[in-house]
Amino acid sequence: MPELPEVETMCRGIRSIVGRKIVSVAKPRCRYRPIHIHPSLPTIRKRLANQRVTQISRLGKRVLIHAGSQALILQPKMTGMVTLGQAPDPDHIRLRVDLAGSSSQQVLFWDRRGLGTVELLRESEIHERIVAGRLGPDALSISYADFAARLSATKRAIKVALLDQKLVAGIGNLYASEMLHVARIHPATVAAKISAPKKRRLFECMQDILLTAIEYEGSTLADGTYRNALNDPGSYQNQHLVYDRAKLDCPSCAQGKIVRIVQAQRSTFYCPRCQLSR
DNA sequence: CATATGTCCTGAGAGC
DNA sequence: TGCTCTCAGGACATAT
Repeated sequence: MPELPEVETMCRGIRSIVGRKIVSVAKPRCRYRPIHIHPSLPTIRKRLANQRVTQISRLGKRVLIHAGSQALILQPKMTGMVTLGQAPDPDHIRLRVDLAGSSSQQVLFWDRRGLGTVELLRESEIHERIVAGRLGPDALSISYADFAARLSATKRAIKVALLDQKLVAGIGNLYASEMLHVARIHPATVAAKISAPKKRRLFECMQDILLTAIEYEGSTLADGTYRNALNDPGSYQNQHLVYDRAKLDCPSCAQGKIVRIVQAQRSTFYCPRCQLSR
């Protein structure tokens, strides 16, 4: 499940296309239900043809390919990934961006489950259509004061709050469990009731874990879905302390067993011994 | 307004 | 072995 570290890795992996000219955009025919693409592919093709890629950026868990005062916005959601011509299989390639040049290259949007989306927006539309009312500050650039204030303003369980992209953008189910474990906060703690020192600890763990996960090029889970731009797996999964480790010994205290609970229909993993209820 | 729930999708793995 | 069923969860639409 691509979260901030995985999406950041995708961005870094395709950043070498900056300066290249887009020749065409195509949707390979496949037997699966088409993913959501807006506007229509012919329109996207028309608007991007012969435009030069000026920048690659990340907005929360989206990859943005900027070209000609527009951005092609790829949202991987559950099983999507953005690569340089590589894919686990040819069957789930949902979009192909062909680039000009001596070493012609392609950016592929591969998505097994097809929950991902593709959108082409003018730069002036991005804020209104993507950010406003939906995306909070990025988890890697939010200030501690803002982070603390936002946690204080919600009565939800901290684990559920961390998944809310308008509270802070970029955290998903996996890293939420990991950062709460390292910060030694019980996932069911009401966000507003977390003490200031613990909030500070969580803030630091959030940055630390996300940055470290980026260094490891993200987490590739058992289904092997997420890969970097060259189709190689990440390696942060080897650093997971609690995620998907139910019933195993806690690596932090070596005494408790990791427990799986469900919060807001999502799995949460934690160590009851390390992460005491308040 | 804040928060909760249903929905989309495919394939891995469980269970029989 | 082969079938059916459940589950995984990001983010939006809709409901409370």
